[in-house]
Amino acid sequence: MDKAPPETTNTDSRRASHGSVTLADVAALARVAPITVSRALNNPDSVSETLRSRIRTAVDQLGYVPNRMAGALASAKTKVIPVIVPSLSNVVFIEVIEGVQETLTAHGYQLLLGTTDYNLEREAELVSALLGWAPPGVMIAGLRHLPRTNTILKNAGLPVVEMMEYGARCIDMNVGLSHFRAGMEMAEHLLARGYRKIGFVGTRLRDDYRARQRYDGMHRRLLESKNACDMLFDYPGGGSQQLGWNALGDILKTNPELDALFFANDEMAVGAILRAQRDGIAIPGRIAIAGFNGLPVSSLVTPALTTIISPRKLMGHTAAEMLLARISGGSPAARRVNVGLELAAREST
Amino acid sequence: MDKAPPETTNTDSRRASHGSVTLADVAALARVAPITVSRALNNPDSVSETLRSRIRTAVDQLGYVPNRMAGALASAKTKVIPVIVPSLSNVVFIEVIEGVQETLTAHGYQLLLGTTDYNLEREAELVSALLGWAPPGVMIAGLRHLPRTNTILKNAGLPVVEMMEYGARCIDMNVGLSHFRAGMEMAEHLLARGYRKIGFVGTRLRDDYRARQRYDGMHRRLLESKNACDMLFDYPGGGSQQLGWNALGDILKTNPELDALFFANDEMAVGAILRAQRDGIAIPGRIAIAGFNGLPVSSLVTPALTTIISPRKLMGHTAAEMLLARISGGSPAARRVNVGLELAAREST
DNA sequence: AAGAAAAATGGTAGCGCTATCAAAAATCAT
DNA sequence: ATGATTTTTGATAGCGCTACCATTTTTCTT
Repeated sequence: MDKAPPETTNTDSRRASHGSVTLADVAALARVAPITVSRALNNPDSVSETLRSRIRTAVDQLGYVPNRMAGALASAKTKVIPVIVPSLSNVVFIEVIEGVQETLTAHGYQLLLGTTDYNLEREAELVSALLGWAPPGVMIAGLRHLPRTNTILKNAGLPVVEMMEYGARCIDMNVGLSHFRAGMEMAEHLLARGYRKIGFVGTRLRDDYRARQRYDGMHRRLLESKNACDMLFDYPGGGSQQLGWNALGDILKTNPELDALFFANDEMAVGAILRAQRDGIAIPGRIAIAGFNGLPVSSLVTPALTTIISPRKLMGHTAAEMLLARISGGSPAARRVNVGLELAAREST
Repeated sequence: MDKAPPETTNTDSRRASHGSVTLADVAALARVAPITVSRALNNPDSVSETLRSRIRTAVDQLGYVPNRMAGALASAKTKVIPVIVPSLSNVVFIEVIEGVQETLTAHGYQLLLGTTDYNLEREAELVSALLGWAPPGVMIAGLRHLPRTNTILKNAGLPVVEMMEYGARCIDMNVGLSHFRAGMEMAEHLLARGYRKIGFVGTRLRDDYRARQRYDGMHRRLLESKNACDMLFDYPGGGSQQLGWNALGDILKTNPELDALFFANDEMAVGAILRAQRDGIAIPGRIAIAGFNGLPVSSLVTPALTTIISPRKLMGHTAAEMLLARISGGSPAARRVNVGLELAAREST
């Protein structure tokens, strides 16, 4: 005989508890202690076959779904990992998230998504709010945050991976590539092909400082070369194909002396190429065009776009793996990973 | 003098509790009862200005971050909403998610992301797992699920919005458009422009049944017209530009009699157009091309792509608003919303 | 076969927060 | 002023689960 505690479980009408089946109900039906059900679910090997199957039956029969909140509260462990990115409009973040998601899912983790819209204040709030879920780790885009954000994350004492860019100083772990270097390499390439007056076209460069770093890299390299110069174009709004399309027209009109344009991303660069096609502007004859990211479309346009290929999905996978390694107590192969980049020299330059 | 309960809070070393500051700590510092801190945080108006500011000071001083899990468990309320989509590789889902995210964030909700990879089994598991977070509602792509999934969701007694497609039977609420109708309209358009032998090009059509519905719609319309016929091409893999690029070449070779191709999405259609451009295939002279979705790029390629514009972000916004309306106890303006579609007849047909 | 070691099960006590009701303080009416 | 009403604050008791330790049962030694 099991002495059912009188006023327990759902008998109490004070709280709605959305009428759900609890672990105690399963336990009662299977005639075992609640803790045994808990074990059967979380650590099946520690329960005898007999009880395990009796419990499984009860679970199925009642349609029991464990309350993660209660479990997490009691064990101080969650399997939900916040992933914070600036925006979803940029394919690049999507692909990184995809990589992260694939790896996390494979290990039974869930992804809690936050977007900052490139706003560091909002980022800080988001980090703080998401820490309220007592996650086992945090994944966040970028190395630049408010001091407050850094403090919060450091104090939380959690594994943290900063993604997208590779740099010397990180909160905990870092996976990315050097955008400065990407800019230098592109400059190198353009110089080698004989271009001397190069425009860099970006959007919201104050917020999108990684694009700005690419410009800085290009600028630095061009400085080393005599008779080369650059020009910076910073448009408002998102870096869309439409924007590249418009920018090409404007820039050719206002700055006809330029012989090459390095766009902050492939979307814009492709937009420019499509515009050139439509208007019969010769590329690279009249002006050369280069992009960044290595989106699939870059090799399909005519002329094929010269770009820098970034291993975005790999970045997501690597970042997630590093985080999981740390969560499970081990230490990742490396605390900082430079995933590198590859310049694809094609027809547009 | 407040009588600090002897062995409470963090003094107990049995559990790690990741050394975090709790509400009780804040209460002690502010010399009020814990419940008052809770109120000051969740319902500031119900606490006097004096205590409120004293509590705020204590919160800041300690860097207190409320444990959402504990709060959710106690109140049986969360502000996290699962959003389940087939994949992140498809821009369409991204834009819907973006819309959802914007609306949810504005109302203080968080987005818990799940992807099914078009696998209904996985979808069922995901739904079940995510319900463990006791969410106030669920957002899910599509109207077709396993019976099991439907049962679980109905029994959960939560507001549920099914997105992407519009149809007669939904679990609870539905926002989308009629894909069958989209197919009919495109067929109508192609017939009007004189095309008679039309190929439909899709990928994984068994899984992507919405694309299949577009084909069905087209097929139905073509049946009504004598001397018109269609042909279905179903490729494996994702519906990328590369795939459209390849498909155009193959199909022109194997089925030279076709005079128009309706691609399952703009990505593929754009890929085909880019291929045609590269190879000097006349569009629509040799073959007409149409797409679906109305991605921005569709109007930038040459020739501009005829497509059907779907209001993706609007869908996300609407869906989220309907859900929130239901969560806050009200009822949405409508239980089912057809967001409609718009055929953009352009140069490629 | 008797005792020791290992495995399986259970009892108890929280995890950190909030719903409920009760008490205290402030405001109002007459 | 005095009682009635409203507002503010607090004590208590869980939400559903798991950590910890204790107990029982099984398996292993020699």
